[in-house]
Amino acid sequence: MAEPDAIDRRLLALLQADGRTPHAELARVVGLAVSSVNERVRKLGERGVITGVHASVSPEALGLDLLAVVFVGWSAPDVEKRFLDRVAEEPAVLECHHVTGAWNYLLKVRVRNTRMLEAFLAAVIKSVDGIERTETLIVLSSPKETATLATDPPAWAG
Amino acid sequence: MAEPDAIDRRLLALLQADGRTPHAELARVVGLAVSSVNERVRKLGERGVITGVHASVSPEALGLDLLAVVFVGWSAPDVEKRFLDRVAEEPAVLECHHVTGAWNYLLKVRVRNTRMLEAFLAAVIKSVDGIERTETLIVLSSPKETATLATDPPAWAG
DNA sequence: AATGAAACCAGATGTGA
DNA sequence: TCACATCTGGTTTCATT
Repeated sequence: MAEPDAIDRRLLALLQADGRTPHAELARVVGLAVSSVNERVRKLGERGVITGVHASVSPEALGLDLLAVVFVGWSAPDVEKRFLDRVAEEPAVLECHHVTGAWNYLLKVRVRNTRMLEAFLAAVIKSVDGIERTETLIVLSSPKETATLATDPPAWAG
Repeated sequence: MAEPDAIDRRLLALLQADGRTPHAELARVVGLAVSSVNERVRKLGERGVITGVHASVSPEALGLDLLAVVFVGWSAPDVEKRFLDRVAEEPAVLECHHVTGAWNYLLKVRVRNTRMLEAFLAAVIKSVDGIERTETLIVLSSPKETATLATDPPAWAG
């Protein structure tokens, strides 16, 4: 799969910023005809470069005021599958990353409050047999939280 | 700001899954007229419940194959502003969270490879005067990575 | 708040160049 | 890739309830 060219990258930047930008506007910015933009955007979708278009929702508007990072650890190798199956189906878990270091996995969890976080740890994490230890960090504030990827290499890149 | 009612929450779930779902389809699912759906969606945007619609891009398609979690720590209180100003403008930093525990901040960083991660730590993090220590975790895999919020409380919620 | 109809506008498609 | 025309279908508005 060839990497997107310069024009594709600009289209991706624009569509990451606003997924409903009209093709006419895209065409104006990148300096192509609307039909060309249409074909490029279609191909970016077909090739899986654009994986979807999603509405972003304010967590606070849904009462989800608490963000937490939960590290999870175990020793027995058979724990992993049960753990992953459980977190996959759990909407409160936004992210689950297998990480290097002292812990097995890192979870990003969004809930209403500390009471619900306590319930989450008891009902979801501790309910998985074999989990031996967890460590929970509370997020006090998030100065930056985006999924927008850099479409061009930074100045400091080798 | 009143929390969204049951119909709004279903609209939010649908639009989080696919931000371009036609209003006719939304209307069919929730059992309202298209014009009613249109007004609800418009108000959800006006009230800031829906903060935007964004295309999701595959990191691998852009060659961003390495995800890392970087903890950052310092002692002097004047470091924070410089640090936040620097990471705010840095596209490689997807998330920046103020966290409880032994560290000041947690960063989620996406780069091409370990060489670029090394450059990031040198050019971005260490370039901020006063930063005393960092710890970097490499993400080996991400079984789950979504921004889709739960629109209904889980069964285990108190 | 919800509705149906009408008006408007954007996306998709096909042609020839 | 483009310009153009066209078709289709979604979005938005409005008068009404």
